[in-house]
Amino acid sequence: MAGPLEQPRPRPRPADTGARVYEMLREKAINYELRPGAHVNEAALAAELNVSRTPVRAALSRLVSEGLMTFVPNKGFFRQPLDIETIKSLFEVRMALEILSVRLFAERAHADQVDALRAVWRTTKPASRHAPPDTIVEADEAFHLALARGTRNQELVRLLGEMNGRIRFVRTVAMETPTFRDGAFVEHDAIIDAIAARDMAGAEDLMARHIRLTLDDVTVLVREMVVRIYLGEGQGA
Amino acid sequence: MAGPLEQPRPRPRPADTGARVYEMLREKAINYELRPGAHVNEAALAAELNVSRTPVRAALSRLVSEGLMTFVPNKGFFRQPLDIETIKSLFEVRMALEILSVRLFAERAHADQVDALRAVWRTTKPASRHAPPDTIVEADEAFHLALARGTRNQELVRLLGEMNGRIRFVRTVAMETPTFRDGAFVEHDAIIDAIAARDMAGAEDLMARHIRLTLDDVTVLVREMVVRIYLGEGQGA
DNA sequence: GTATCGCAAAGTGAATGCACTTGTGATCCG
DNA sequence: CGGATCACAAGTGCATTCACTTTGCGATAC
Repeated sequence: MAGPLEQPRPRPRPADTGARVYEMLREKAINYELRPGAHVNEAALAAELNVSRTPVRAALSRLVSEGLMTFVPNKGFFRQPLDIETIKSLFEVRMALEILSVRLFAERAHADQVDALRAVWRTTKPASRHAPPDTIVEADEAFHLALARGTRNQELVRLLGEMNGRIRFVRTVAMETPTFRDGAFVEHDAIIDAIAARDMAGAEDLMARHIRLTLDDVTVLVREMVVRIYLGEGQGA
Repeated sequence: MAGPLEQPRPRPRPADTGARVYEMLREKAINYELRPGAHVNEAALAAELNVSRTPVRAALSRLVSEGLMTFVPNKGFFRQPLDIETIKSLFEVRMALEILSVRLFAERAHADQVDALRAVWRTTKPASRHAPPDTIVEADEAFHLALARGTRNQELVRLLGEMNGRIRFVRTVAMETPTFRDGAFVEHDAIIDAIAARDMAGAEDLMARHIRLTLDDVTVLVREMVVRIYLGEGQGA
């Protein structure tokens, strides 16, 4: 008989759906699992994540505000296209903010906070210079965020956090080449030393060079990114 | 017969609901019609705007990403509290970005673009120094945004645009006092002149002073804001 | 053979419905 | 009389539903 064999099923208590969906989509966007310029199908994503379109739309909206996605009325959401000028713009803005970051940190942090910063870098930096790029980027981001947190300027932390997501791929590609990798290892220490010496101008200058290094190579790096994105993730060419 | 006197009513074609709701809520947030720290009732807002909760939630989410609202799971949305440290943080970040803005503009803009900038300021600036503060703030924002657009750095435009919303009230209050009002009239011209002369350092310095003027008085200005917000908008005390 | 119209499928936009969570006040017990 | 417990109301969280828009394709007319 066609009785209610399937009970109404009280729903297995997702508990957090919204946040989880956001995290997953953010990951997909950051590592370009959603390809630049590509239209995202809300229903398909919802099915894949086993939720309805509602939280998916909410998450995508947030990602639009963070610059990871774009939105066109009656068309839907698209992964933000990969554009060299945009990446350059991001690095220019980031450079200004990171310079502000070192200056405020050097002005405001107590000696023990400088030690704490040094500790962050010492403990998160990979043991070997041959560690996988992901690990190095993670440590790199952690250092810059710790610095920002030390300024006690929440907006700075927030904006730099957002930018990290948008340029993570660039940094990852950069960290594959020895120049950048070795540079990061040395430069962070130099910046910390300048801060400890309360050498504001020196610290700012070091930070500017540190970031300009990547900015100057954005064109090359983005080209390499395109290859990675469209040739599959882990494959060596 | 109890015929369908009330037809299903095919719904009068709102056409744009989403964008409209977002604009209205942004206004309400910016001018503190939604009071700092206050919880917003989604259903009540939806009823007031004659829409369902869905677009209201979407708009509120966007405003969270822009820093105008906060969100607490299972509690809902709140207007971002009015906090002096936060406003100071915003001004610090904004100063760094505006300085970047003048430098890039001075580096990149052609002579006719400098003329265009001067034209923007000349045409939007109020005829009288006794114009209502709203008008002056509008012209002020237009000048700074025109400057940012001239850098051809879209991220800069985007971030400064967001910040304008979050600090508009501070500027409005500031523009009530002659010091700030007269300052803005003079300083913009000075900045344009420095840019025209390709005097990067001078332009940056002028911009820094221009913004520091407000930053230095944030504490007083925010106290005055609180009075305005809780004492009703247009009422003179 | 080509252009245009129209229809149907796909997909977005918003409304509604319902479950769950949180806060609050009344009741009951100590 | 004070404090813990429970029941109810208010409000959020997400799923579902339906309307509308866009788009691709095929038929028809020229």
